[in-house]
Amino acid sequence: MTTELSERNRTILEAIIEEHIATAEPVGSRTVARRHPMGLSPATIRNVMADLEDLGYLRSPHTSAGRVPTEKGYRFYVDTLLQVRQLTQKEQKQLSSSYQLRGHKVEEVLRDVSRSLSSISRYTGLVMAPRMETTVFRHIEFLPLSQGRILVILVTRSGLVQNKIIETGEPLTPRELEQISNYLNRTLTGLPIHEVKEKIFAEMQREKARYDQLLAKTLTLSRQALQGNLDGEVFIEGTSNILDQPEFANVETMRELFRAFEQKGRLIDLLTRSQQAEGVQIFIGSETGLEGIDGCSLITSHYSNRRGTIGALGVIGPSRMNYSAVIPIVDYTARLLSQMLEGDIE
Amino acid sequence: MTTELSERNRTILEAIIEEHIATAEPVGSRTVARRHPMGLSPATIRNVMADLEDLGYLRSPHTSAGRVPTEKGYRFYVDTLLQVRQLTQKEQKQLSSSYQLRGHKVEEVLRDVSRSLSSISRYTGLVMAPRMETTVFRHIEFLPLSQGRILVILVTRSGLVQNKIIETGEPLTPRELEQISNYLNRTLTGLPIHEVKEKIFAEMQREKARYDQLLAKTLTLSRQALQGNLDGEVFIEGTSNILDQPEFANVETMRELFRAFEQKGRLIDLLTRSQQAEGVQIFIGSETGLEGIDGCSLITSHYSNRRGTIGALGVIGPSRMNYSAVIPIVDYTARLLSQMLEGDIE
DNA sequence: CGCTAGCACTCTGGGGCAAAGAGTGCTAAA
DNA sequence: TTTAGCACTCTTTGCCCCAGAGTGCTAGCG
Repeated sequence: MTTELSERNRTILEAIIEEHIATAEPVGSRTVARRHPMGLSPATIRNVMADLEDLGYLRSPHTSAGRVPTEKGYRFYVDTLLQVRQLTQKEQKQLSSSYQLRGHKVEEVLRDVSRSLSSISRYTGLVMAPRMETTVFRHIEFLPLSQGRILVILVTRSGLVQNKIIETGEPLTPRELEQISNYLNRTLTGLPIHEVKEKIFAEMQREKARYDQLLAKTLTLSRQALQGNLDGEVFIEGTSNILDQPEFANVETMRELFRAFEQKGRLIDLLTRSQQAEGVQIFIGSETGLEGIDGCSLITSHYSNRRGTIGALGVIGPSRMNYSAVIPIVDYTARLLSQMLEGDIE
Repeated sequence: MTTELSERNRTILEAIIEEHIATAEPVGSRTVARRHPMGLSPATIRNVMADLEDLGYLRSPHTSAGRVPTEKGYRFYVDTLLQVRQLTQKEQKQLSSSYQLRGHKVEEVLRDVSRSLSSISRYTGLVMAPRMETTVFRHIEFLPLSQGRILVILVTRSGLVQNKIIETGEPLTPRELEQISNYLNRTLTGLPIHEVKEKIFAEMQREKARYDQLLAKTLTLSRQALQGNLDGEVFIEGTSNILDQPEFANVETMRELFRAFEQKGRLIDLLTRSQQAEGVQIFIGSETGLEGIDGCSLITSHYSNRRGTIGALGVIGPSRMNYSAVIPIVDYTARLLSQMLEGDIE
């Protein structure tokens, strides 16, 4: 792979990509020769550019328009050419001072993080809330409403509070509800939610449940409380930032993009996938697997508490984004959020 | 006011506005004469149009481009010309079947309502969650986290669950926390939140609080739990719908609009204001008081529970929107939501 | 006296066209 | 192997012109 491109060709490719990142315009041989003087004439650079185009790193929008990086070009740039800049102390401070857990709910903090990712990167910020499945049972509470409806409140160790309204066939007395929640809080606290689910399911199979009225009620109730969509939520902030990018100057592209943002499900999938891997991940163009966001890239990282990865965050921008600036921002923000959730909530 | 326009002139104004609503184009005298035959020649209609322009109901984008309604024009149309269509049984059914309280949390329902407002109207849906201040205390719960931090969960009668993380100077034992929440639940249940606040404040002034250690702790804790932003939240859905409207074909307008959507605070103000009045309200163009959404109108209504108004919802679209279709949608949706919250949760 | 037909006038939008600019690929020479 | 030169291509821009749409005004009609 490294043999595919000579040292010189790599330098030129890098120059072209960086020039394009800076200007958003197709870059021509003359410009490269002038801005990145390496003792080569435009003609030589043209030859190299032709080679790079044949190899699939560049393409020309039309005959006389200079070259633009392809996805493969960006991928190569990111993998082997890019030098990630470190954040200065000052920038770190600026980032860390934006967030505060105290006096807020976790969702608000996550939204703030997303907002700050967007405003610092000048692209669009993305934060996926911890998925219930991955966190640990902390507390459950049942509040009776009218007409046999019950409000369930489920709290996880990461400080997330979920609630939903469920319906029981037969009305339960406040006293029963209290007994039930006491029982559940006693036996379930500290278990990961997925184990909680298993446990309840297993319990329902056991013979005892058939004869113990209250136990039976408890189990149906908690099953209802846990089933269904306790999914992660995505906080997308700063969507309008991305509209300043020249590639979204035409209305059609813009519309596509916003439609894509409205389908949060796909984003959740992607972010969940990105959680698997360590550290910062970069998805370029079609690698995101998202429709309608051609020409966009996504930089993600995951955040975690003591027990492991619980969520993911990132920045979405044009493929022509300033990777070397955004990568450390995403990286540092993820660490910061991990730290905050780890120290304070568990 | 009614004397300002003759019967005929009103008919013509109505024709022009309806034509413009349908086509999004400036409308000329010939078109009016053809599409709304009333035995008048284009020339006559031209005279009338010139009058209407002088009076400020119409304006021409340029000399040879037909007329377009002004804000005053729309206002007059909405106030005196508009015939609001009733929803058919079928449409009502379609609307009411979209929502379901069971198995969801209130926030999700509100988001669904917003989404459905947008998808049925084909504009953008807006729902403001009940403001804490306006609802009634139902339950409070304190869960200790590490390092003297406490997660407070506050439930209101309307089924809203709020939570935040607060910090106590001195650590409190779980036992104390339990006592505290028991006390609060006993004494506060059924009081409107604003009365709760007053009550706590009054209590703090009383002499007793100085000597009763636990009471003092209780009061500081609950004050912290209640203070600050328990504001309404706005759910904006279907923003991309509005992009299909031809008036947003140029990128600059679009960008403005999205920036406006991101400043939810202004929208909250407006929706809160609209809560004061009865029934459906219409804000045309600058009447919204929002910047950056020139050429947009807002149709709102409020929803309530047994005790009174608790929130507002609406649709935002171009001033050229189909008022007669959207008004009943907003109206019916508000009733529906009121009904849902009233019957089921209180 | 109100309505209308006719007409001159105005403004926009689109098509066509040419020139300018940018950039390429190729060839031949250093 | 590099480079200078050159012919070629394609887009962009400006310009002009014309068609189309619509207006305002005037004069005549019922």
